[in-house]
Amino acid sequence: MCEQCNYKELLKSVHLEPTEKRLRVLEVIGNNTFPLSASDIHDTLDRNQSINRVTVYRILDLLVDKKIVDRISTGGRAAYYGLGPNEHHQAHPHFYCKSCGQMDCLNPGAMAVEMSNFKKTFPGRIDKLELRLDGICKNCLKKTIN
Amino acid sequence: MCEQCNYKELLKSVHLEPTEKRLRVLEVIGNNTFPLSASDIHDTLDRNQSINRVTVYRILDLLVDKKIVDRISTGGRAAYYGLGPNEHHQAHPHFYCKSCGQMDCLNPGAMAVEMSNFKKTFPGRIDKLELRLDGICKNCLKKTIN
DNA sequence: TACTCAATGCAACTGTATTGCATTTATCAA
DNA sequence: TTGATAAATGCAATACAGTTGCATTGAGTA
Repeated sequence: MCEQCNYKELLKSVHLEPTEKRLRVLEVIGNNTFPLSASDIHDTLDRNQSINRVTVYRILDLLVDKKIVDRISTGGRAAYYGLGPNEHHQAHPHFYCKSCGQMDCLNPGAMAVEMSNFKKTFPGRIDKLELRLDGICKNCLKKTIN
Repeated sequence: MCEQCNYKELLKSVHLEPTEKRLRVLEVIGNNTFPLSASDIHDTLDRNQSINRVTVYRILDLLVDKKIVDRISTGGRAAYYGLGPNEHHQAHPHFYCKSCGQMDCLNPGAMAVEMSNFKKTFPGRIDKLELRLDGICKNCLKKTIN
């Protein structure tokens, strides 16, 4: 997703020690072109070298908190995780296939969201905009799994 | 939220028998100006007349499936439920306050989402667009709960 | 060395939702 | 009206995603 990103620097930039496990979690997320679930991430890491489930959740919370990583809702219970917007890539909408459970990133220009004017008059504080399209991806459509 | 809606007719229009419990669930949802969580709905109903938690979930699934009711994600685990778009009101974005957990409906015109052109070229099938703003509502800002 | 603190692991727990199966209620033909 | 059938509902158990409390480890340092 972001080959230009130096994960070590990324962690340092938000005042997080670039510990081995944090780096490994961030690498798994960053080396994918689409967001992953927490258990995807845990499974990937655990296959190579043991890491606790709770540690994965704690690191994810930390990274989301520091806005290095974005938590994307599926509309269901599990959240997906992808690299957050940074100098190398913009915020973008997501497509979630209800059939195969794949979460995909869409082109940031795929849809225009008029926010700036709205933000000015909104009485509360807006921290995040989450935009997700739900449907059936082209592979699942082919298989007519519906 | 939709005083003009006749819930009995709404159920019939999607070929669902307007049973007493379905009507009661739909009334609780429809009589609110903002989406409610499943347990909010269950609590409200249970206060008056006993209804099982599982029944509430099953009715909600049914109503969401038939597109009478919209399931709105909080970004967390619990979903919120509001009347779906119909002849009396349009689809609209939501604002979720991370501090007090209140989910609010925003004006449909509050933000423009350019979908029509995008839909034409998208290789999969788009069923739903979910747009949610996360932040702190003006009441919580006042209390500086942050 | 002894102390401190952050990172991690493990077990138990929580909240939200789902499943399986039994029971009740509604519908309808005989 | 009765009996058969199907739909709706309830209850207990379970699943899943995530969280909490507390013990352990390991690095830095007084």
